[in-house]
Amino acid sequence: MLSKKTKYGLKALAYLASQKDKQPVQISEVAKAENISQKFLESILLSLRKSGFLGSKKGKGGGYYLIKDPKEVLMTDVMRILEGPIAMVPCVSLNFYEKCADCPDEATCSVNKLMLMVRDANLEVYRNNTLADLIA
Amino acid sequence: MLSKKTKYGLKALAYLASQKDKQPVQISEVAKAENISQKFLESILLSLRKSGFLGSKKGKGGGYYLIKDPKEVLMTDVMRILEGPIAMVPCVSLNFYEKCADCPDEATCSVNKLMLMVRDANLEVYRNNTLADLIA
DNA sequence: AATTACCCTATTAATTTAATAGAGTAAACA
DNA sequence: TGTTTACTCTATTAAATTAATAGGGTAATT
Repeated sequence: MLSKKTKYGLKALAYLASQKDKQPVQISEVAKAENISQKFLESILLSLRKSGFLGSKKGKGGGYYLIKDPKEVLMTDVMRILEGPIAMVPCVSLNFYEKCADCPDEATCSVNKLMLMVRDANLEVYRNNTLADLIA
Repeated sequence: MLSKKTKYGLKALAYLASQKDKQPVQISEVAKAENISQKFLESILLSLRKSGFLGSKKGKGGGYYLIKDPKEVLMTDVMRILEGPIAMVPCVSLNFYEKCADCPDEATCSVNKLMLMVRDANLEVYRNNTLADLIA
């Protein structure tokens, strides 16, 4: 299941990407437009800023804005920041690899191979989509 | 993230599928072989039986066994029973469709389209894999 | 009749997710 | 310079889900 955090984050990014100019948009405006708890959204936008997707401006006329061109923002990167690993088990994760505690051997694990295929299928989608595709 | 329930369920199914004969296998044997809490596994196998994947036999020499040929068991069906919806948001689910509470309009939802592609990519994998492929 | 092993309900512990509250700080503008 | 605006940060809590445990019940086989 997609977490609310990810869902809200994607919607907020799409909202910012759909702005004509690059002027900062207030959190409150995004929250209202996309039906998101403002406080929750604050923390999400903050993490997107810390990850390099967004810039922010304080004071009057401040808000958040996209740093890159939406076409340059790969969904793989966005999803990894918002949702975490793309893989469904840590033992097939590229960026968050961990050995499964309950698994004696990955090579003979029946789940491993299937989840590897699932991961690749998902990566294929995320790699071929950018933020610009969300608002098309 | 794949739930433990699904992971254990897949491992158990694979274990049963890898049996030479169709003789029932005791829960305790599966639990031991696959490092699974026996009680937890009981409930998982029970739901797999109720869904028509497994048969069971009581009394001495009893246990669980596969009903169908592993080649005939599609991963789409298994995953839906164990993990639930394949889609990451209810609004793009084929078998568990629900309108998203926070979404005014699916047609203009920026998340909807992406998740539709993700769902199709996952379905493609699950449709092209059977239980027999897990143990290959 | 006794044993084996599945079957079922209930409870609890742990984890994660989602939301809320409130104070603090930096920047802009008059 | 002072005030407003709006982002920043920490902490807390509520809700939901997942995972595990306990214990007794029941059906079938030998």
